[in-house]
Amino acid sequence: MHFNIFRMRIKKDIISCRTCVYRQLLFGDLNDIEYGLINEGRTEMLFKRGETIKHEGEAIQSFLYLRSGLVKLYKTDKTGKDHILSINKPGDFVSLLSIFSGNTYRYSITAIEDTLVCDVNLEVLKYLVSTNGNLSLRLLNRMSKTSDEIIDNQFELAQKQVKGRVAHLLLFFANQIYRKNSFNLPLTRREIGELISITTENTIRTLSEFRKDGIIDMDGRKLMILDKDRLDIINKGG
Amino acid sequence: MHFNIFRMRIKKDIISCRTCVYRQLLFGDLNDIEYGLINEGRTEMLFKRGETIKHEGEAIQSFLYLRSGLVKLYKTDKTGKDHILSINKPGDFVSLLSIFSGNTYRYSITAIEDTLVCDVNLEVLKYLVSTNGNLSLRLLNRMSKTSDEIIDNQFELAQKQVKGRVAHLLLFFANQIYRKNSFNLPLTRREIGELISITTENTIRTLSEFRKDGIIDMDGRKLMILDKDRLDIINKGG
DNA sequence: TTTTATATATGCTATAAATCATTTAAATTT
DNA sequence: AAATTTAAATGATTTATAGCATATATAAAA
Repeated sequence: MHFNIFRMRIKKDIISCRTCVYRQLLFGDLNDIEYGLINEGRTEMLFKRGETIKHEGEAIQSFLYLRSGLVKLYKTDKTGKDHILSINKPGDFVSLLSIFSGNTYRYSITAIEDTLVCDVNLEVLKYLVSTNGNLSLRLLNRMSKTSDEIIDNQFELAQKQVKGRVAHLLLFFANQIYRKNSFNLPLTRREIGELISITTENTIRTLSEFRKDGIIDMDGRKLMILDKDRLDIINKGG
Repeated sequence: MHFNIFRMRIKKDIISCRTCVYRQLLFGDLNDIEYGLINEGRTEMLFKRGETIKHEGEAIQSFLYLRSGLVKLYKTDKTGKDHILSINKPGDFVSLLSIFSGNTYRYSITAIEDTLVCDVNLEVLKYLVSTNGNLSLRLLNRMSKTSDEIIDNQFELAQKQVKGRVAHLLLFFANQIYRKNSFNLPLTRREIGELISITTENTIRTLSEFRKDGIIDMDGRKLMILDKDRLDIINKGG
């Protein structure tokens, strides 16, 4: 559970949608009027690592997308334990799975690295969807892929046991997120466990074992993959 | 794994979209031209229990919705084991999670009861989405809810152990699917395991235990819930 | 700086659930 | 109707992993 204090800083209109690198990726081709609508009332918010951007159950008033940083989407169960659904990276539409089905968030969103979020009026998006067919298809595609990723991940994890899951997690960060073999783990050992459904102890134990076996090297959060081939084999269940 | 022979019978235009009970539910208000497009080239297909409607990886050429019956959506892993993602019932848009993200099915679909499926041209749907804003919002809403259901279900299961999962499954059929306490289980013990991620043996053992404890009564596939309160408690982890 | 809390690290133990083995029953197929 | 396959049922055994205990290190707060 996270009871972080909001210390976001609002940076209004530092970059217009017109010059945003994610513009095309997110919305495709929009006309000037449409961009104007998006830009209007738009805010940019900076969150420090550990700060919660949205709490599960909170009313949805805007749609969010990540400009930089990294966040986790997670749900908290009755016993207070968090279950991480996915890690979202720049360009991701972090509220996409919630905004069209209800009026509250179905998961919490917390920054796991310093994160810059764009916050745009939701009614504007809904208006644009209802008048722009290409945007609709684009969003249906994005939502479908977002959902696929979560489902596929669950499917993958269900077939692996502890070592395979940890290997999978390390390869995910190396290949999907950082695109290099050396990086700072953005998650604590506990959070890794919450993401791959194992205990904190087993996460720690397995990482230690990987180090002893010369597969990785670690120094606190700093992690380096030394033998990616073996990690691949372990990931595939070897 | 399922290698069933296709023995579907095609019943063309027995019911028009105009009189279909799911029309409004699925598409909202469409005009005559739009209904005409949907009806054109539409086929209805009947599948017997056990027959596979679509195989994972198969090209998507149409969109499907369930008129009657029950199906399972599932993925097969490298070892040949099936993992059931969800059970779909009449009114469900069984291909929704696949049609907007790629051109092949991301899961297989098999009838677990005799099932009537409507098969409609996909290009027509995409055309309607791109020209009808209400329909777009409606589909975004449906897709979001479909995805939520699968994700929430995984979240629920992750917190339960064997007995809780079996209880959860029985309550799902009683409350969500059949809306009565006595029904024929549409899944084998093995399939139940594939849906709630436990072994066949544990499914059988747990059902036997529930019977011994007077919580349920069974005769093969026929199942009757005798003590729903206890089942609720077990489901909640008691 | 000192205190407090949180994260990392390992060993030991308990246990839930998978695996293996075997039997009976019910469907399919020939 | 006989043969074969698949499903259901239980007992015994193994194993992976959770749970518990405790120590150290690191980070946050007083």
